[in-house]
Amino acid sequence: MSEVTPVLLDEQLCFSIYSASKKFNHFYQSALAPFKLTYPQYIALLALWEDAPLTVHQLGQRLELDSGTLTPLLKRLEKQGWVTRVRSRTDERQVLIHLTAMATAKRDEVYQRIGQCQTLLGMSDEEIETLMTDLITVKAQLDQVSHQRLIDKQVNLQK
Amino acid sequence: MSEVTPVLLDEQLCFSIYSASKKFNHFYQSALAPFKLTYPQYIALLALWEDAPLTVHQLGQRLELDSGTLTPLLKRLEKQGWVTRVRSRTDERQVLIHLTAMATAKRDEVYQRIGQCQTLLGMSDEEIETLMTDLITVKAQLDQVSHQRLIDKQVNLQK
DNA sequence: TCAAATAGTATTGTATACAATTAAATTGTC
DNA sequence: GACAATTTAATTGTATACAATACTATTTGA
Repeated sequence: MSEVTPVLLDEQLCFSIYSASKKFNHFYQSALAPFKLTYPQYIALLALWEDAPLTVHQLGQRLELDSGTLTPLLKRLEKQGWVTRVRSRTDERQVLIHLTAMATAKRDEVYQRIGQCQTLLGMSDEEIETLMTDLITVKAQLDQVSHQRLIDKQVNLQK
Repeated sequence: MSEVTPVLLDEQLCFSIYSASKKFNHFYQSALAPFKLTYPQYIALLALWEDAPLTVHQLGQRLELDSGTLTPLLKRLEKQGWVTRVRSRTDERQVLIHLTAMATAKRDEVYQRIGQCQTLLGMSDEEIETLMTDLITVKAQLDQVSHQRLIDKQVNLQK
């Protein structure tokens, strides 16, 4: 007999993560309001502060976002003075994203702000690390299953 | 001296969650492709399968989404035959979201499909429960801090 | 009772996301 | 060197998200 197990919203890990993600988003959006940065704009800057310049493609790999998302996002960051977009001279296909002097100058101010807000969360380094480790495991599983999908024909995810 | 701690993308809990959320989204979107359901549409149906009819407001509380998101989403679900939107006769302000016969008929098929995909993830109930508990803690912290923000003037999050 | 406040939904505007397509530049192969 | 295949961005179209506003129906208070 194929008894079907009910799927309850509150028992779904995906929903917990989805909901936590949105809350984090708002949290940082508020925290970064003085800089008029959205959360995705902020993580783009984080990646660039670590290692600029980057091509759109490289940034996309780092943030797991494609050009359809990044191109308009970077245009907005450019308009607000954080980055410049220059076509590479050695390979005209790529666009290099450079940080402006303003972005470099404001880096520590943003770092500090984020540091303050993280303190407010009151989570220990161990707690954070444990949670992140678990999330990495989940992500690895999701990647593996998505990859499997391309090979396995029995439980084919894609229509 | 105010030494500023660098903020590294890969050490950010928010980014782990953000990235995991997107991956889950794709995972379910693929899994539900036979039903042509997006992830947010799917969780709306989950809530309704548990307890329909619901007003837009009630559904919004359940999913933590507002009418700006739900109204168009529900119109799409209506267009595809999953729900009906009927203005309440007792209170003309509210719109009741009912499940169609098709939605009721397809419920178990969707439940089953989701069950299969969760099995693919290969996570134990304990693992899932632990992770969800931790996420609930984080969300509670975020809520508390956001609420604090409205009172505390010293580290004011909002500009 | 009726003006003011409140509640519920819809609309508008801005900003992601991402699939699919297009366009341009580069590379590999003969 | 020609040219097909590949790489990289940009564009287009659809679907969230959400703040802010508008609009209507209901409730409340003087």
